Amino acid sequence: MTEEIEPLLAQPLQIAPSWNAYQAACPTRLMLNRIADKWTVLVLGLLESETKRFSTLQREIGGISQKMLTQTLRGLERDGLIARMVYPEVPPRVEYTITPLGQTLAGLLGALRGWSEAHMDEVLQAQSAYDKAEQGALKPEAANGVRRVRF
Amino acid sequence: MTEEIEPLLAQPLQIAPSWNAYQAACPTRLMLNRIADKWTVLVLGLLESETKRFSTLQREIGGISQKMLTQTLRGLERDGLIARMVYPEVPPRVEYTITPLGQTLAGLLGALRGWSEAHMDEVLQAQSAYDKAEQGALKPEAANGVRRVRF
DNA sequence: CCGTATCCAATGGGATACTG
DNA sequence: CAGTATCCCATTGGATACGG
Repeated sequence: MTEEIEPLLAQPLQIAPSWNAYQAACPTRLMLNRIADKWTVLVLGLLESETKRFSTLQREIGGISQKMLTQTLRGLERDGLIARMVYPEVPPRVEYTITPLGQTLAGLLGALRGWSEAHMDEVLQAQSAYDKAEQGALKPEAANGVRRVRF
Repeated sequence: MTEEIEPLLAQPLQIAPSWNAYQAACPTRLMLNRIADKWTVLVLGLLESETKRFSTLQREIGGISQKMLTQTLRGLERDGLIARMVYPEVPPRVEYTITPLGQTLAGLLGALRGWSEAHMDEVLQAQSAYDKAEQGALKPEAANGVRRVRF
């Protein structure tokens, strides 16, 4: 748990080594680091419409392990984006609900989903074009001037 | 010399095994997996306002390695979100520009930045509240009820 | 049913050295 | 200046087994 951080105490308030203040203080970076894992956005999206229990989430997502679902839910709960309710029954029942704060974020992520669906074909097309150009680059023919300028 | 081929960016959207069709076909998942790394969003944000060259980006970001900046720029270029221009000068000059497609995405990410800045304090507050409750759970004092039952 | 604990493979990403 | 090529470690996340 408590590692050796003694040597760091001698230093004058450096947040992260070799990082400037801009990044460390940037809330966007912090939030992105929280959202940008494999399952968080998906779970939040599923809870946006209605309250669900653990097993339901696991079934609807499909392919997530118990460990990761628990971990993801804990993270969202810690950030105040969802709420966890335990009903002392037998067998136990646990429900997860999105909070008002979580709703506002889910709305934004919905917009991102809309963008993805609207522009996915363009991205895929750009990818195949890029890969095709890479293939051609292996054959040094007209490698002059400004290469691969594409809009 | 290169024993193992580097399939890094050259792969055409591979689908992970043991995933159901819902996830694999979901464009949002695909885009999130592309955006959700350590530097992509930051780089796109810096290029939103103006064209910049490699060294400028590295300096302004601060803390990113050459390898990761190159990798990030390649990924964005492959997706058609930025364009790369090489000017055959001595010393060589390379500039990166955001594309119209990239602009639309950058706008959304700007909204996400706005959310982060607006709600960061709420999230931090929720976190400390959660952590505080965790501490209390170590001392089992009745605390029975519907909420937060830790074992 | 809802977790927690442990092990382990895959990936991400930094440091460094070298090239055109 | 703008990369490429290696090495290597820290983190992520899946599989499995166990517990309230």
